Amino acid sequence: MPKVGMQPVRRQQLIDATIESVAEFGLQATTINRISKKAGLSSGIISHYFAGKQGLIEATVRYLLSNLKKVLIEGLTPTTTPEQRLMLIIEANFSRLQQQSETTKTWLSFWSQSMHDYELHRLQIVNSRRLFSNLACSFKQLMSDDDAKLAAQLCAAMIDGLWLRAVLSKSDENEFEHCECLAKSYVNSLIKQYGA
Amino acid sequence: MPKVGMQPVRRQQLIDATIESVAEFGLQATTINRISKKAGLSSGIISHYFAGKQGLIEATVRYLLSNLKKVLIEGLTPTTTPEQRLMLIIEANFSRLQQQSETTKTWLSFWSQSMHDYELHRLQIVNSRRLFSNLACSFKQLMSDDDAKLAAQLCAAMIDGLWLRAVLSKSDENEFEHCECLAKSYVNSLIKQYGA
Amino acid sequence: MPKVGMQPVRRQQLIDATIESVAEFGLQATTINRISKKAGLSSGIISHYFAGKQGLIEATVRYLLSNLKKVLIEGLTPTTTPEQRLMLIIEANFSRLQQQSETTKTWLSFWSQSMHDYELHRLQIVNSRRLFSNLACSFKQLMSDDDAKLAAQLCAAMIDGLWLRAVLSKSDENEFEHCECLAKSYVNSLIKQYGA
Amino acid sequence: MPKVGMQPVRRQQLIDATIESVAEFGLQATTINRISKKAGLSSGIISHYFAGKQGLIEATVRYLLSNLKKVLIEGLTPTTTPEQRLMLIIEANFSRLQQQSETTKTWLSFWSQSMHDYELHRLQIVNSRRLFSNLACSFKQLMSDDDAKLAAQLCAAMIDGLWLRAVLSKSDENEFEHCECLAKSYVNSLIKQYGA
DNA sequence: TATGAATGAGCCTTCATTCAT
DNA sequence: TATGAATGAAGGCTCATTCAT
Repeated sequence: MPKVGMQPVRRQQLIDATIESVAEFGLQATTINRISKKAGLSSGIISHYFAGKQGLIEATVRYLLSNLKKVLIEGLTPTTTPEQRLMLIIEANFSRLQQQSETTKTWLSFWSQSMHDYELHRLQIVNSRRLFSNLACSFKQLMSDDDAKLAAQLCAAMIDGLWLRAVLSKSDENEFEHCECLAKSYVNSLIKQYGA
Repeated sequence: MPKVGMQPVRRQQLIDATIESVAEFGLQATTINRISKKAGLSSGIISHYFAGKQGLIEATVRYLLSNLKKVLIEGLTPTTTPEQRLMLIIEANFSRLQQQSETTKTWLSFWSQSMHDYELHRLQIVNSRRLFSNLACSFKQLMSDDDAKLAAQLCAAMIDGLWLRAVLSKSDENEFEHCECLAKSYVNSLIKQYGA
Repeated sequence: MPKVGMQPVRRQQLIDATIESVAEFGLQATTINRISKKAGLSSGIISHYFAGKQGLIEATVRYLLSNLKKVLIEGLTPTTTPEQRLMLIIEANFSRLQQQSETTKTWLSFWSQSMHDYELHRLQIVNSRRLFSNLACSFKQLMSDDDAKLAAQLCAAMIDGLWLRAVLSKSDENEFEHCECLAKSYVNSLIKQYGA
Repeated sequence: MPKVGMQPVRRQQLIDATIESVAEFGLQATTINRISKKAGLSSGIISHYFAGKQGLIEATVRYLLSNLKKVLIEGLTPTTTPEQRLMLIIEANFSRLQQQSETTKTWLSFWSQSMHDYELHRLQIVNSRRLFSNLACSFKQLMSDDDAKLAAQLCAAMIDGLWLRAVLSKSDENEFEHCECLAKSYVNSLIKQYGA
């Protein structure tokens, strides 16, 4: 049913279908046929809107990144303390699951592929740097700059590590909640250790 | 020229070529043609020795796992203290790079694929449990059982997280050494925090 | 904004765009998207005015043929001698380049395709016969009927051959002028040879 | 039925099938499926032996060119006079039909495509130059160098023109024989005109 | 009159697997 | 034991056509 102004709708349909497919089958087994079938559209439409599979993959990663950013920003209020902000960052990174349970698996697929794909690698670096700078920014209000940088590094690693284990263990939501808890208490121990 | 007793030689040739190819091109772009060319053998030989590509992939993961175990065991002496053992575990996990610089990238490819591949997932769980139990075993000699379990969990996550960041940043060896250092000091802080 | 009387304008826009595209990319790589983009119109318009790509191709060939005829007719005056008329025919066949430098390449594409396309073949035959009859008509005023037929046949072949070599050599305009010159002197030698 | 040393056999099978298909359907409609079906082989074999469709097309043109050369060389004897050699050249160019009746149509398809394909254009230039130099070489033994060059140019054009008309008219063998005759008598008239 | 969203068949290519030698 | 010729399914992409607006 050809209509005007369908572009944003179709793009989102296809991005959602891509996330689902990558979560279900992996990036390798995600074909444009599977994606278009999931989206209830024809295969040709992907090239029409994204100039090929690669374009759709990249758009999907960008969407996930922007989503992560949005979750974080929406949580901020004028009265957020540095401690609250740190907790918010952790929640944003772990709550990806709650919003859309497929998303988590999808991230790892993209990260893995980023080692052999220039554009994905660039996006992954952006994500990595943003997490670090968000953490460091908050820690700096609680400790010296050098300590804050170290704490941010360790905290980022701990978040990734816990998140990775949660993903790979294919565990239920409880495991994610447990990991989120561990991450939060690690932040507190960092503040206690280095905090003035 | 048919020879006898070539089996172990050929198998190792092919496993080495697989590690190289996955590191260079990723799991997705690793074809049996590339592997066999790298190994200087024909493509047919893979089915001959591993009953297909999947068998070779699994054998490669098993080889990497056994290698990790071996590095750990070789480092142990009758007089190794729990602290030394913990440092050894960390070194084993980070020194994968030094042994064979391609190996690191390869791990992530396999982990990512393990979400959609039963056998790889099983192997990944084995690896994950072994790291946890190795860590917990050592921590238990330094603190209460419950604390040791928690410390092992946190430590395993920190190792994975630091290692993941080092891999994804495509950085040089220095980054790996730096991460190894951070992991070691984290172990020490855990011992200080929970240690009797 | 629907307008009336746009039909001839749009048709010519599309035919011009087709000539350009076939010259630039070849008939094989000429898609309706390329044509419509060159014409600054939508792709749907082609089916609207020509009932499909094939219709546009045929209309383009007919346009080129009619153009060739027009050039010839326009050159004729009541006092044109047979010799002048022969020169005019040659000029018409070679001057296609001057009018529109893309046209030449386009002809060969269509001729080649005419071997596998009934309608194009029909049009090509018409063109071929017309050249022959134009030449024969003029030669007959200068020699016996039989000699005139032979001269027309040879002359037509010479024109095509020279023109083909000029096209395929991708040469500049000088080559075309040189070939036109050779063709004219061949006509003169035919008149000298067979002329009463 | 896998065997060793099949390469030359398979390559020729595929080249023959390509000639047939291009003659029957045109270059545009010649797909690797059609070719492989004609050859009684699978579609994958084309990439195996020619690294893709383009490689097969180019190999086919090279084969046709080398064939043309061979026909010419085989006709030469130590006692061949310049006049005989000129006749031989014409026969070689027109007898392509007799050897393999599809070949003629195929040539025009390739020539047409050569305007938009670097490698095909290169091969076409080689062919064109060879015909000219063969003709010029023979004419030089019968007239001055400058006249010989001009004669060769005119003769080459006449051969192409007559051949083109024969092809495009889709005529039977008689037409080809008639054209061959006209070409030969044109050579004689050139010799008479310029010959010492 | 004119658009461009949407389709889906068909293209070339890749690749794991098989198997005669 | 080892080869590599051969297969054919499946992949991504192109493109003429259709049609609601």
